Order: sequence, then C-alpha cells, then structure tokens
Amino acid sequence: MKRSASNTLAGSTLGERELRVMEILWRTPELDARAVVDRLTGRRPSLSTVQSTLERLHRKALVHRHKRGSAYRYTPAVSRSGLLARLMGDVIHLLHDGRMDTILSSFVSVAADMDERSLDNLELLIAERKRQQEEGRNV
Amino acid sequence: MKRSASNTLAGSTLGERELRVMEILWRTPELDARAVVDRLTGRRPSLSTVQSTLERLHRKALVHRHKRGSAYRYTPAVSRSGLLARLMGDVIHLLHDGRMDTILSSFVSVAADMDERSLDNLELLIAERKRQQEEGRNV
DNA sequence: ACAGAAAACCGATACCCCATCGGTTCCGGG
DNA sequence: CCCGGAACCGATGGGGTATCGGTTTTCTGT
Repeated sequence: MKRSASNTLAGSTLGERELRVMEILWRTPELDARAVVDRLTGRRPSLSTVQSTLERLHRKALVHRHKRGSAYRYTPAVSRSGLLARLMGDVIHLLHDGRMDTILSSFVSVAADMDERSLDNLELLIAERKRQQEEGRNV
Repeated sequence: MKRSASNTLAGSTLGERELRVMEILWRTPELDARAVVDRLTGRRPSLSTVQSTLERLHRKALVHRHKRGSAYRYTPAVSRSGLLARLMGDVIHLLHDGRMDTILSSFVSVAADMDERSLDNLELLIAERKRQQEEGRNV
C-alpha cells in the first residue's frame, strides 16, 4: 500500500556524497567526473558512482554540464549561498503558516544562537539590501 | 555495497503525514492517536498508521507523550517556529563553510524574496531581540 | 472479577531515495 | 579503423516514510 507521495517533502535535501561533490565543484568550477573522483578525499568511489552522483545533481539543477570531447564537464549551477537560500526557502515553504513573523523570528533566533555579533551583521546586511532595493526602484 | 552513512544528511526532515500530524497538534496540543485520525482531512489512514507516525515523531523528539488511560496523549515538544529554526539550523550546519556572512546574506535574500516589507519587520525583530539580550545580561 | 472493547505493539509490504558497481555500448582521437 | 575511456543501464544494498492487519496488552464498565 501507500499512495505515491514524493517522499520526505522538503524537496532538495542532499546526500553526503552529493554535498562533497558540490564542495569540490565550488572550489574548482569546471571538472569532469574523473577529475572529481581524483579530488575526493578518503575512500574513493568508482567512476560510475561519481557519474551517477553528478547525474543526480544535474537532474536537481544544481550543476550544469556540457560535452567536452567524450566526457561531460560539470559546473555549479548554484553558489553555496544560493543553495543555502534555496534549502532555507524549501524549509520555510514547508512550514509556512502564512504569518511572516513566525518565519522572521526563527531567522533571528537562529542567528542569535550562532553568534552574538550576528545580529549586528544582520542589521548591516539589511541596510545594504534596502539601499539596493531603493536604487533598483529609482532606475 | 554502500557503507552505512545515515542517509540524506540534514537530519530531521519530515514526511508529509508527519507534517500534517504536527499541524494538528499545534492546533490542539493534547490528543491521542484516535483524535488525530479524526482530525485528519481527506483520505484517513488507519489508526495503526497514525500511531506509527506519532511514534516516529516521538523518536525524533518532536512530540511528548504520556499514558492517559489506555492510550497515549501526545503534545508538541517544539513549536512551529521552533521546528522552523531547527530545520534551518540543520541546513546551515550542512552548508557551513565557517563564514557567517554567507549564511546571513542568504537569510536576507530569502526574506527579501518573500515580501518587501519583510526587511522592515526583520529590523524590528532584531531590535527587540537585542533588547532582550541586554536585559538578560543585566539580571 | 470478568468480558469486551480499544489501544499498543509487531512484522510485512510498497515506495522512494541515495550510494555503489560491473558490464555493455558508444564515441572521439590518433 | 581501432581502442580506450566515458556514458549509459540495470542490479543491489541500505535507510526512511506510509500503510495495514493480526496479536497481545490494558482498561473500563457492569
């Protein structure tokens, strides 16, 4: 039994290996599967394994690829902070109850847990962002 | 093959049903499995199904329970915004590269995507939070 | 105290993912 | 044209959620 339901809602959460591979691509943003294997630390999986990992990442639109000779070259399609934003967006969507303050207060509480200075930094970033939005409107 | 690796890193992600059950408990914070089933909208699963969902939730420490008569009564162990904060924390941990600004700028960018007024609200919340921290220190 | 009802508990099944390979096919470069 | 390496395909193993039905335990009302 069980009606297909796309599993653990929350969409794009990554597996261990997928993460590692993204890290590598962020460091060197143009590699083929072989090169990724070579850069893996510790126990190296076979080429096939990494190929299918890259394929999964491609399916999830986290990397781009294009044929270069006989092999695909992969490049990240999202930056680290882009992915972070995306995953946070997923989580938020998942628990959205329509009230913005729920979300924002979670933001603040996470930031506060991380580091005391974070709140100051957050304020700075907000100010900056606002300036940018202003400019955008006036052009 | 495959070396056990705790699966899709990112810890506590919830399934569809688990989410729905949490929603119900947030609305009515003291229910037994039967009552949860009754409150489920649409296609109702059997009692057993909901029981094991609740058990999973309990294992994940998202709900508390205590025997009341023959049945367990469940209550949320985390608030909606608490869970949100927790999941965001997981995501952040997953992608942490040691640089706080990466994280914070993702925060801000997500907030900005949600709603233009969000930035204002965020500022308000930060100010409030800071006041609280001050007080905490001076007691 | 006992019978019957209701819940807990247990194990099985169906799906979905990710991680991992090995073998086969395909293609591009020498 | 031939050959080596990469892509592609299918199988396997492990972990999780969702779903039940049957069995055992535990109340509860009379």
